[in-house]
Amino acid sequence: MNFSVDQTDRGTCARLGRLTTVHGVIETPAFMPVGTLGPVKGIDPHDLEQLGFRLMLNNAYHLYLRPGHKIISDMGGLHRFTGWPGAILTDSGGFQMFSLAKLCRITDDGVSFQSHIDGSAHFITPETAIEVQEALGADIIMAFDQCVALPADPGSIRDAVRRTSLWAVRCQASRRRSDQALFGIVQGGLDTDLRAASARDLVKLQFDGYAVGGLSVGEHKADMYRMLEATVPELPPSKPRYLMGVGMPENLIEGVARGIDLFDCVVPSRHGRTGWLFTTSGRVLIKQARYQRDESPIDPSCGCMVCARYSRAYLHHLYNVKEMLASRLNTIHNLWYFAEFMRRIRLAIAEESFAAFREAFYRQQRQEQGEISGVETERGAPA
RNA sequence: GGGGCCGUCGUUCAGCCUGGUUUAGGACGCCAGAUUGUCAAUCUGGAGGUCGCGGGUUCAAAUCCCGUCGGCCCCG
Repeated sequence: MNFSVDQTDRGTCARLGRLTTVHGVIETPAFMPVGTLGPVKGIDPHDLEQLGFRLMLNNAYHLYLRPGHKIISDMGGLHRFTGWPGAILTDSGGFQMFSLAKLCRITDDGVSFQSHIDGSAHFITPETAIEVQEALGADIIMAFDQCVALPADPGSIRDAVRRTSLWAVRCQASRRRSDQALFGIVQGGLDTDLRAASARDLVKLQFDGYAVGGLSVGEHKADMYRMLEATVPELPPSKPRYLMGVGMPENLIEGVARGIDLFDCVVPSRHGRTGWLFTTSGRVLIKQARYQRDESPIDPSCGCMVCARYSRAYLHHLYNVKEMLASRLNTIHNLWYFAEFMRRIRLAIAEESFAAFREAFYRQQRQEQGEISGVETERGAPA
């Protein structure tokens, strides 16, 4: 993997970059769709390519449990196994240990836990996390980190940072493959000093890229942004920066403004499956009865194949009868929205109009809120 | 003419036999909320019915009895 920064915004830390892998070139800032178990739920690799994505995320924890990394390795690795020709990043499983696994016990040596599927006992160390990810064969793999649930007391955050640094050393030391990039993960809760310290620890280890972890776990967005401001300046400008698990469009803009190059989030796919559709003029909850006879597309200004072909009325019907096509079409639309959103961010940076793009986004958002409160006023007003 | 079945939130059903643990419950629909390195095509909450109508029995009736209206079926 190779990364280059082509242009930097004047007013903010936003930057335009290029991530080159053997499975394609990714223009950054970029958004990665999440395919936990292989596919992005509801769609196939061909759809993903058509939508313009060149990099997606798979999850090592889930694939380790099912079907098992050895099977995937024997089947030629993730790319061949899943039929996805683009680049892949695997998450190490640190987050899943903390969010999913039962009876999780963490020591400096590693994590012992019970599978969320069958209760079977497992023990994962930084070394095995790397071994699993090398077997899976993604283009980019992630260090094994400890993610702490927030709010947390200072002691446990400090401990998680210490352990994450310790494990980062072991991850680097246990690598066998040189054709994969390895990213370190910054922790530190909502403590700016710990964030900076965590970042400095990792930078010494010269990772191929750096991720900001432990965020988007329920904290206020202002805290998230504050943590980015404390972290990013500590990271080398020449390496890609990845904000894990984020997020909503607003989070993407603010992340980019603070120097983030990569994002991943389940929001476009999961929300698609549950009927929340993103549009340039706010969200459309397609299950609402108001769309029963709505002949217009989800978003008249959208260029996706769903908006070109289907009405809100039809999508409302598909959703309500639980037709599986509903998930597919809604996911395709939402992913298009995110892909387009990132294209516009990149274009804005290239044209040195990122600040204007950001302002326009918030103006639009205020307008939506104004419309909503306007309706409420109308309803509440005496006749 | 004779006999039988059924009428319960928008829809569809349960409860009725053995009256009180029912402020009448479920499912679907409706409305709202949640969802950020995906156990999730998911989860949570809310509104909505004086149980066709009238009378009777009883301390107490969706529930038992009589009448009546509406729908359906069978036999002549």
